[in-house]
Amino acid sequence: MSSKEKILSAAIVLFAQKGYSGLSMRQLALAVNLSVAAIYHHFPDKNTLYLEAVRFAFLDKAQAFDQVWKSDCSAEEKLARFIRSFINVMLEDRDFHRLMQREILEADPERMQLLAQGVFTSQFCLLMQLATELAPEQDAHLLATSVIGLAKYYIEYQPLLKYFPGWKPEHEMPEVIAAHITTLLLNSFKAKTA
Amino acid sequence: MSSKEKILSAAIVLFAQKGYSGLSMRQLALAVNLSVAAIYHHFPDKNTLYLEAVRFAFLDKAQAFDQVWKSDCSAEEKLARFIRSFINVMLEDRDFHRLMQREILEADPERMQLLAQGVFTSQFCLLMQLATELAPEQDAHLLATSVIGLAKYYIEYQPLLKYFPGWKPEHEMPEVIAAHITTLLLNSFKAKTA
DNA sequence: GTCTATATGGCGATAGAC
DNA sequence: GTCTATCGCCATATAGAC
Repeated sequence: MSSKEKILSAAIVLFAQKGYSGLSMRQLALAVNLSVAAIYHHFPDKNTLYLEAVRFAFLDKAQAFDQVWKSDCSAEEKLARFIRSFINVMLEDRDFHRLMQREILEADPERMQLLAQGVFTSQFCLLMQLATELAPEQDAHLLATSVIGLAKYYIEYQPLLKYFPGWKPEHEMPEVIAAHITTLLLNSFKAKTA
Repeated sequence: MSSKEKILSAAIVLFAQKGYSGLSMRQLALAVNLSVAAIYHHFPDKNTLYLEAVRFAFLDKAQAFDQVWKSDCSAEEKLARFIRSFINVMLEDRDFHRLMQREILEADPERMQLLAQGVFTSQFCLLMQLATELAPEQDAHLLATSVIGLAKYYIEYQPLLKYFPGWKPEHEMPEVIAAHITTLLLNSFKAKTA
């Protein structure tokens, strides 16, 4: 693993934890056992380093869903599998999830466009296609957004949800969350097409 | 309006925009036309100022929903009204919404507990009660979470969603979002109880 | 309560040796 | 490619006059 890759990997974790202005080049240098000057040999400035780290983190996240779309099963089953995969990916890689949250919070238009078009568009299209199959008379964009929104909220708000009344440990289990969301959506489609 | 209140109000907006470490005391002082030393007369340090600002922002947000719960109408209608109110509050007060996102991202256990118990618990309980009425055989906590998750995602991810294919301007209209979510949920309940 | 002035230290970034 | 040393600036926070 090259120094540049080591720096990027550490930067992803630390930027995710502390945010852009919360992480100093000195802290990053300490984490990768290099001097600050060595980092500046690989990256022209802190902002460029941050952008490269984000790009690096988002690059091959889409691949995790390929097997879902390629599988030969019913639309209902595909939805169930997509939701399971989505929750698993987000729960397994918390650093990625936090970095994404930070990017959304920043909401820089140029970076949003890059993120959408470069990384997630193909996944979103496939999900819209699936939504159209399951509920043809509804707005596919709204529906695809709902699927992701349902799944994401459980992950994003886990730290808060556990302090609400009625919380149970199983509410943090991926299978339980996925099953609940899938049932909710499929029930809704059933009623609509009936 | 006292100086202290002026500082807190400005701090909410600026912390929401730039984050804790992204906002300097100098910038805040400039924004409220005071010296840095004057701010330190009212607050012992930056961290305390931040915590007080967050508390100040969250204080009376719950009141916006009182009329929803007090209204004398069907459970279905109550759900529709809650979703409308929720989306409206979040869209109207973007600073509040961003500050909340930042707090969740931070995910400090102690502050999560304070946030949950001190501010949102009563709302969450009322929503769980409503969920139980609408779908008695389902987990109320999971269902209440789903309602908020659906609504929140549309707001939080608006900056990203507009760059996905299939997006239409109406997807940013509160009534359209609320109608879509309400229909989705009520359809799901219908199927379940059938 | 508010100011000016200042202490102290960490910040991003660079120079130049090896 | 990595280091030590350093520049200039801005950060949080404080002292003391008004």
